[in-house]
Amino acid sequence: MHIHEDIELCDHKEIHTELLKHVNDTLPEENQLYDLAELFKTFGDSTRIRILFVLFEAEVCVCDIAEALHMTQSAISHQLRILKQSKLIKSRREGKSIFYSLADEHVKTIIAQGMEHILEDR
Amino acid sequence: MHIHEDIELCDHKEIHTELLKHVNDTLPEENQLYDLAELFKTFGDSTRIRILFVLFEAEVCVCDIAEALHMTQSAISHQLRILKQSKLIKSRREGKSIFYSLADEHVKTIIAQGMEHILEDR
DNA sequence: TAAACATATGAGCATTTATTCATATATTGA
DNA sequence: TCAATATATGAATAAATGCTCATATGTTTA
Repeated sequence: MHIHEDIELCDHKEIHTELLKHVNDTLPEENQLYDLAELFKTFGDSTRIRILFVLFEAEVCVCDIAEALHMTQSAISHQLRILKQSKLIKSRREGKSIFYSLADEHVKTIIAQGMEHILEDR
Repeated sequence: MHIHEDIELCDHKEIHTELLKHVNDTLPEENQLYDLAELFKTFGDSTRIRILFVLFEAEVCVCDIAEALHMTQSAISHQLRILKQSKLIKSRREGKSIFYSLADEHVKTIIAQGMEHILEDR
């Protein structure tokens, strides 16, 4: 986190005062902006993206994800924790295993939109 | 970037072989997953989110963004570079100023979905 | 052409982050 | 209750990231 200090301005102050006021009015609250950035941060790692793609197919346990992605149980477990904190996935215990699945439909929508964007040119 | 090594498996191998095969077939290519994560990484910073919200309102120059967000021109410029690399924004020179605007509608859709998600509970 | 202005960029630094390793917790079955 | 299995977690480390500062590039105007 960084602290924003007051800063030099550019020349056309009078001209854009209106706009700046408007921006100030429409900008979401600080903690909403923060939460939004945190949410996208969660999508911003290819391991977590891969985990989500696995969960698109089925509800699976940790060791299956680890196997599917050729990664250690520990690494996957750490990432599942982050995905769960962002409420992108949920879990359910069944005996010794814990099964993970997608929390809601936003996950798919967001990833689908992202996919569209990166595929747009080419 | 990290290298994924082969890993211990869990017990029910035979049971989930089918699933693992399916996941393997449906997982996007490595570089698509990478690009997707990179895209979301771009959204995953509150300064860049703020910049995008400013651009939702109007096409503006660098110094206006800096002023609106109370940050230095340099900090904003560095972030604009990242947003542009991800093709979320585009720029246009007009005299000494460079005006930035949103590149396409995906930006709004993605942020709107993210907003819905974080506002879902509470 | 020189000075002023707007923006971009490279180096440096502090912070965050993803993985590994070791180990803790929880559940089942003998 | 003890061993085996599945998962979670804390500490450590290497890599990535966002900002600042100094300065470079590009444009306009005197």
